[in-house]
Amino acid sequence: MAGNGGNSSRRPTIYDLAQIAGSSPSAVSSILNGTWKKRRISSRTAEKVMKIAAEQGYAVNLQASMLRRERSHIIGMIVPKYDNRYFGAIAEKFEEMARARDLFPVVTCTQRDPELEFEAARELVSYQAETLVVTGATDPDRIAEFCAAAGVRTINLDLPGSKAPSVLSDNFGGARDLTRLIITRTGQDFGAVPPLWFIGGRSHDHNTMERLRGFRTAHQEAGLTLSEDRILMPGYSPDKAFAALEGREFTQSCGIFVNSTISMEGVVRWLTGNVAMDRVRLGCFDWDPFAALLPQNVGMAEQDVPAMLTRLFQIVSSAEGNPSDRIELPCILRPLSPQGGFI
Amino acid sequence: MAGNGGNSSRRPTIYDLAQIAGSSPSAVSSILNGTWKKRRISSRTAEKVMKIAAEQGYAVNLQASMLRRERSHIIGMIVPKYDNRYFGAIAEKFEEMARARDLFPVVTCTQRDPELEFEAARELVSYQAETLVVTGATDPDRIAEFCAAAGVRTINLDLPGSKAPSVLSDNFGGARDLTRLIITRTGQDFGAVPPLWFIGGRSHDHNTMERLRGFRTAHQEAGLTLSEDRILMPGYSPDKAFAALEGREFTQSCGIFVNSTISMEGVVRWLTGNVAMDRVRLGCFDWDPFAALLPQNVGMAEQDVPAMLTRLFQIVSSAEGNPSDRIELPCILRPLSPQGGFI
DNA sequence: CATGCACGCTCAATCGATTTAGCAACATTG
DNA sequence: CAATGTTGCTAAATCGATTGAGCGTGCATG
Repeated sequence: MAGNGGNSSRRPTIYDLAQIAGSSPSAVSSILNGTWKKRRISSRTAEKVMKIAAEQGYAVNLQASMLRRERSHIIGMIVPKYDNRYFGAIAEKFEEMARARDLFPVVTCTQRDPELEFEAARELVSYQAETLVVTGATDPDRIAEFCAAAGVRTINLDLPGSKAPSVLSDNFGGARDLTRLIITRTGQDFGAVPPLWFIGGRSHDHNTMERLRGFRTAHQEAGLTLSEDRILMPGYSPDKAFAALEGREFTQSCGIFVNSTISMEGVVRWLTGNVAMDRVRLGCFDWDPFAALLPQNVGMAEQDVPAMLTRLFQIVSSAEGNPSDRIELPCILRPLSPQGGFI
Repeated sequence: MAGNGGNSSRRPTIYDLAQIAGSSPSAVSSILNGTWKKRRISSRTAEKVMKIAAEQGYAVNLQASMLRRERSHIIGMIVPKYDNRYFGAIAEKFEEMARARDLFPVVTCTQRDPELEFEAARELVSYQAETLVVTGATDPDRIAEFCAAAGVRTINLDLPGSKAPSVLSDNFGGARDLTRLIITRTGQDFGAVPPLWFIGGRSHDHNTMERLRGFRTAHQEAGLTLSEDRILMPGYSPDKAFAALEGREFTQSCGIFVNSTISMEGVVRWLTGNVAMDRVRLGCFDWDPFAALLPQNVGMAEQDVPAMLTRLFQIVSSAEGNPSDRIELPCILRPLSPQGGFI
């Protein structure tokens, strides 16, 4: 196996390799970074050095390399949580697309904590990230301002900001379509359609507001008055959604608009064993393959992660992108069959 | 707002700050990295410099800092996928615990691709990661060998290797307990208990083998003969599980051991609308809150992520850890009620 | 008044890779 | 044979932060 041939235990540098090869550090450097042909190094030397590098288990010191090159190729992303399929898909697709573009993705999870979001952004800037993608941040503008001062581009994803271009879903349209579906299906299954419940999210959160707007619009279209006390926005966590519902009497059949799969967890925990269980129809913003199988679930609005990231990387590559740009991409509505299957 | 006061658009360095403050780069450096008291810099100077740094939007260049310090504080992790709650929880908890220890976590997702796993490891080594956590890798030993040659510690997580300490679940015990549960519940609900099905995973994968061993043991204990043609190990993806099941006749009531929530997706897709739907009981290795609500699901074996990571960071901190160490932590068996609720 | 020492700093080397400028040896051309 | 070009390399500066060594001033002590 590879190993440093009996000498020190430190990682070999180009100076070590140069000494072994009887050549110069600059030659070794160019051989190992692929510029050796341009620098007219003979292939005989190149092969010798590459063989020695492999033997010694050489790996370039990117700290030194980047310091000198003044180009890091790092693209950072902050993500709130990995506890749902949406952000998981975003992180995974982001890494894949970044790599395909010869960028080094560094994703970090900030637990929906504004301070941690900012600290993580600062860390990525110190890391010389060239671009920072700010996903679902509480205060994207604060980060954008800091990054702008440091000369780092930022792009907002999922939640918009005013100081950097934003790529997000058409939350209004998605919620409107989903609400229409819940209304239709509640009507089909129960005859009457009482105003729906809206559960999850935060009242000052842009996406929640947009979804609520879609929710209202669909009610208006259907000629339904919605009752404000059925709008519960206690935050996103399962516990908060559960707590918001607990103790409430669901005497009638009803429909529920669940704002995020995370809140959905709390809603279904509440539903479980509840007497009202089969008098409920619900729809959920965001997609989860298992949540799709719940018999009460009439549909889910899936955010189009590949489209969002394609658009995001267009901005990254084009080196333009105006702070006022707000790109909204349609959601994919997934109606579900009453048997818990897909339609 | 912060911004470079009209001068160049490049990020300010300690040299720029020193010039503005009328002091030296070394003073600025020590002021900004907190060693200034030790170096007897007056607080008057310190305050002045810190004010200027804030005004200029200064952020340290970690590339330069790390190069000089020869300490990166980076702890890397490679993770196969973010498409399930288990790896999501691992990544999230890992980042949280690393930060709490003043380490800089860099997590990267390798899509279950052996080449990408190795390339990502190489990249993290070049990044001067001090420790690399190799999660669920196809060939952890290859990575461990490479890292050992480069002087980087590795620790295997979830899947064991022989060249670095490993922290994983007691897959045998967890699968045995889960199988027992499926057998019991299948018996209760259907009277007879035909040999169970085992679906998902790869036959050469350590964890699949261990889980199969637990599956066999529980059969033996119960005096059941298991039929080898009911053991399907087509890989982990939903599509593969689905394809393995498609076209099979499930004429009898039966129980299914599903090896991972990812395979579970394929299994439930197959189940959906299948005539055999209510003659099936299943249990799943790994936890998912929505999968727990499927009425056919009698229980899930949740891997104890906090315990695994606590143990992992003990190894990280203790600076010891033998390549032959294999730490197996018990799973948490979560029996589920027939109504789809938790027991 | 010389000595010692605390204070508040600065100098310069250093980390490892990159890159511009340039040198020596040899070949080719007029 | 001189001028020119080509080949194959090396020297040295550089990126930005860190840090051991050291310098000058002021004050106190013997």
